[in-house]
Amino acid sequence: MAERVGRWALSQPAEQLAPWLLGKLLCRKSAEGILRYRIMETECYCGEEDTACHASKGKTARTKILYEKGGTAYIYLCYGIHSLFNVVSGEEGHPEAVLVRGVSGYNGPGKLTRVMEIDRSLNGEDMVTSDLLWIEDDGYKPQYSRAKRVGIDYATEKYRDILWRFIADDGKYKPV
DNA sequence: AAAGTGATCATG
DNA sequence: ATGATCACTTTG
Repeated sequence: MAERVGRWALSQPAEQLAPWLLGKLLCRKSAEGILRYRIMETECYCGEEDTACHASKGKTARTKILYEKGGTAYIYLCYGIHSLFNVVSGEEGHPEAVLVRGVSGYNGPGKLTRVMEIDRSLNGEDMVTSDLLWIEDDGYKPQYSRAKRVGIDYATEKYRDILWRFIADDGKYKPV
């Protein structure tokens, strides 16, 4: 039986939470009913010192959500088209987040938000208490491999090459 | 290989 | 007010 994931788990450091989230169920209440998809790929973004993290340039109107407590949803529009979904993690005041990059059946951070009807209206949602968006744990723990993060060429070398992407081995995506 | 698309943020 | 820059997807 699946249980909702609570504050304690979602307040882990992002580097720890990203692999931990693999295999968990991302749940979304929609007009048609409750959608559940298993998380298969994640990336972590860790603080202002991580030059790939949106918070690396400090707190702004957009990035202030990253400073919220663990379990807050951070959703923003990328390339004018795609909503990207992140789980804020770590302690309140420290900007860390885990980007959900793929779920069962859908690899690609923009695709999963489209099928799950996740958009910026859910930005700032607290996934510990929300009845629209939350995470469940049914005990499934896949093996996973690590890779470099995608699409962050603007980051400094140290953070470009770090293995902060986590891919469940039974996901469809094959790392290079 | 490259366009499509619009919020965001630094600049003026 | 303007313009460069994107944590992407799809099409050819």
